Amino acid sequence: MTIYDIAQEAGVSASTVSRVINKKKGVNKQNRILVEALLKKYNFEPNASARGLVQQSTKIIGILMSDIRTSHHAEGAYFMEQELKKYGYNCIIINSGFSDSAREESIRTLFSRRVEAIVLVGSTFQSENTKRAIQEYLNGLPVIIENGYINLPNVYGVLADEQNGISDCVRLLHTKGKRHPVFINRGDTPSNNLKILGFQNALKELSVCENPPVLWLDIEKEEWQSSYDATQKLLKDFPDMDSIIYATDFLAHAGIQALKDAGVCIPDQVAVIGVDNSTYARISSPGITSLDNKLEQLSITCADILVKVLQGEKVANKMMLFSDIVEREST
Amino acid sequence: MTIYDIAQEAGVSASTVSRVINKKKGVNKQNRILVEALLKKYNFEPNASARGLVQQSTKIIGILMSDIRTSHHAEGAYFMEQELKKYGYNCIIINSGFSDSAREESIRTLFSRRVEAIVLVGSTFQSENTKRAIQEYLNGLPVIIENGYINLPNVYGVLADEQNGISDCVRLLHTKGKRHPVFINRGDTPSNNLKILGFQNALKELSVCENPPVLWLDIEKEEWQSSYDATQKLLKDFPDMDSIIYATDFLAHAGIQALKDAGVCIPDQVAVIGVDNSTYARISSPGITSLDNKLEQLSITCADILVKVLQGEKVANKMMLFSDIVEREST
DNA sequence: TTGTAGGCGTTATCAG
DNA sequence: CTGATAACGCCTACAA
Repeated sequence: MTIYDIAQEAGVSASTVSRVINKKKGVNKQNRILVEALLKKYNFEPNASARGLVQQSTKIIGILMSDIRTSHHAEGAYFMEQELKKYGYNCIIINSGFSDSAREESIRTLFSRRVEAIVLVGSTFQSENTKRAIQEYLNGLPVIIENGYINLPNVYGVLADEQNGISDCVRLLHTKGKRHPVFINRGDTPSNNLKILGFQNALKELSVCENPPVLWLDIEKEEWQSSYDATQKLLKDFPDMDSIIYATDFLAHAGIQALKDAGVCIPDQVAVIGVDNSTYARISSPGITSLDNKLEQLSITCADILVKVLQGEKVANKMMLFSDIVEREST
Repeated sequence: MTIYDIAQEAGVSASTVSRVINKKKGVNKQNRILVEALLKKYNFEPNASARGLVQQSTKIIGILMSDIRTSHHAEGAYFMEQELKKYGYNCIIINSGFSDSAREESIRTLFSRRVEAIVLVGSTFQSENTKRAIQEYLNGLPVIIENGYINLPNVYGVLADEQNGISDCVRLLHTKGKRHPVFINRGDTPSNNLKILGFQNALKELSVCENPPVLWLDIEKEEWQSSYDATQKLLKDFPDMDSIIYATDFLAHAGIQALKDAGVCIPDQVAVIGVDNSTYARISSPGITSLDNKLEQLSITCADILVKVLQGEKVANKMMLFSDIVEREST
């Protein structure tokens, strides 16, 4: 079914049908009513590909992320999709994993779809390889990175200030008398590296410690269990320790369990802080004090920026949202 | 940049460029090499809309779900996307929520995109309204429902046998000497109703009880907390109770916490079973015995069926996967 | 107010 | 092996 079929049955030309569909004026009332009736009769929907071709605008946004099963990314995708839908955009979502080649291919795929912009979800896209791919394949197409930034004219970045956020966490622990915090990390990502920086800077600034201890979990091992094991090991290896900041709530959740199983009193003996302010922080017992990195706002801001850019407005390329601490029983 | 630009620079016609792009034979080696070089030089990607238009095939699949933030749905989307990508399909994902009108609109949107098939994720799409929308708007387009079924020639359904699965859970509890199970449910969905049926049937069959107690949580209230509260209330209202089956692991996770906080010994005093075999079951302490409803297989099967249908193969419209119980410490 | 004609970028058909 | 030419479905001048 095409506009020609409708036109024929209505006894008008295709242009008239097109005008009715697009609610343009300059159509006789009789004809308009007639055509509208047929449109409804057949539940006609114009072919978006054809329309995109002639209008040079697909109204599709590409969303690229490593893995949508990460609740973080799923939330990001959700808020973007909801926001963009309001403006008539639909989203093609691609899970690229972490390999550079897969990411490059995904970027090319999205370009071949002639998406009007691409959202990269996660700080791991803040990389030289991605930068190169954007330059080589995207030809100036708007790109926005959630929690990352690449210095190119067509790239926008919205970041959460996790570095200062983690520094605040250290200061919070300090006010509670904690002088021997440890940071447990998993994954060498720009975001995590900033967290570590915030951790170290705050401790130096407080003159608490010159070499703040950071523990890197083995990324090959199962996530929850490796955090659990590392936490228990830490209790033996570093008996002075009085607090732990985990790179994510999920890791902290495992840590809490390990501490409880070891008979450690939380937060009196060891305080715990996570990052993301996620469900895991909320449903843990005791509840986990968590650095809220403003995921929802981040996503919505990305979408809004995107819409503005697509509407031709001028927008700052780089933007930062302040994260804050949500205190629960673990501190 | 179009194939004409490439053609001009190569001194050949657009057809030749098209042939090279599509790796068709019948092109002089010299020309082929020349064109390939230019394609690479400009990182040319053919416009998928234009291609879709002439080939009458967009290579896009629509995925519709209520909310991708539900880990279930995110996983489903992930596996589908990964599987379909292998066959050159990309996915447009729409979060429709639960309202009929939003779902209807989403279905129309996907149709206007001329997706080649639609995946409906979740049993809530097994409804009269969805059926009507499919008939009215989709014009015979293949539809596949994950964990649901609608009796139409173009609709396929892959279901998890949660009903018998829950019956098995009841039997498992029975072998452990549990005679007074309660089912805690949240949400009046086809899937949940089958779980309840399985619960009741098994209890009648075991002649344990004529009116198996089912507790419905208030869907307006916050999910985790409402399950927590209901569980604690249950301990008072129904002191005989010796086991609880929750409609999902997430609810069970809250229940476990409530039981622990009430000083109840798990599983000796009260055994607990959840559904989904999700992360929540795994990270709970004690670990939650859970009915594995085969989400991953369900998703992959959906994708496979879809691919077969699109390739013109004949496939059974309705299919069921067997769920099984993953035992952990809570039973 | 209406219809005709041309074009969006690609592929397929058919002569040459 | 190659290149016109005509679609695909839609929109938009332009002409009537």
